[in-house]
Amino acid sequence: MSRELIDRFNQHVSQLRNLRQTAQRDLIARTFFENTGHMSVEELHQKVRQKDPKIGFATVYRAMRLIADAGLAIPRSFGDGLTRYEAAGAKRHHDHLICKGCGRITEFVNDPIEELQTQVATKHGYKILDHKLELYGFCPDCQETQ
Amino acid sequence: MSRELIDRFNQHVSQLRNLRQTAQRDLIARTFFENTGHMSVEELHQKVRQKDPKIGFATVYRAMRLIADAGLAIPRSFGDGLTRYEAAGAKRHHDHLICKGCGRITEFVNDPIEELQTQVATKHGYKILDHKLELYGFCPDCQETQ
DNA sequence: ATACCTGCAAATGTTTTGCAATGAT
DNA sequence: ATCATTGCAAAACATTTGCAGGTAT
Repeated sequence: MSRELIDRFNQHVSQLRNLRQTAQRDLIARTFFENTGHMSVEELHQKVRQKDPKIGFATVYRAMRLIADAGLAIPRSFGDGLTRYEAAGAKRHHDHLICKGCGRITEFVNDPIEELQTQVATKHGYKILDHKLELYGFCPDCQETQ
Repeated sequence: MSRELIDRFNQHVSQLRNLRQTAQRDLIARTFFENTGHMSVEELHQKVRQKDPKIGFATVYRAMRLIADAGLAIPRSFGDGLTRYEAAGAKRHHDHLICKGCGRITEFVNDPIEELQTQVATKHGYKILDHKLELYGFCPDCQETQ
């Protein structure tokens, strides 16, 4: 599964004449897709550095923008000031439950909600490109300690 | 309507022994509640400066945090890097349609969606505190020019 | 040789904080 | 007098950009 996305990224890069496939980009993409999503750039940078300590964060930022431009990752910002990227493309659309206690992020899919969203947009004459639904609260584990 | 929120804010401030009501806070709260929501701190700062040019942005940031702590404003971040505040309290919960063309923000309320969200959270064992639903697309006006 | 990439450092943009001066109680 | 508040500047924070050196074509 992660292999497919890495291949798609490499394919995307090689199709553009002014882009090159490099060891750094490959490593970053590989690390990103091999880990389950919602990684901040800093987290990804640290993971990447375990394999190649010389890679700077600017390179990670640039690579993630490339991957996002290729449509293979989606930038998201949950409450904290960080941008987190989420793998896209293979997985279908989903929304998020975010725990305010431990920060755990759970994904869910709910078709009736999607359907109602489309209805709302149509009613207001909007043409929807994208949407974002986030539920904030306490997960089962954190409810005990609260 | 905005009067009620200003009063509630003043009441909140006066109840805490270590907080004082000041002309700056009053002006900032007044300006914020008198304008329709979704203002960034910088926008608010500019509006406030029209009435009192000496007010610095740190004061506006601090005042908005106070107002938010009082539960009378909610910080939101739509795609751009800015935090926007939205008046809360008097108005009931609502969600947002955001135009990617002109940036216009339309509010809407949809009870069935709220209901489904609660169901999803319950199914995952989460206790929901808050949620955020944003639909991004083109508003009627911007569809013509696209 | 050309042109893209990298890594570093510096710049950017937003938000926070330290501090001396001010103002209220 | 005390103590919160202000405004300014500096700091902190995530992210972007400029640039010299390196590397692939």
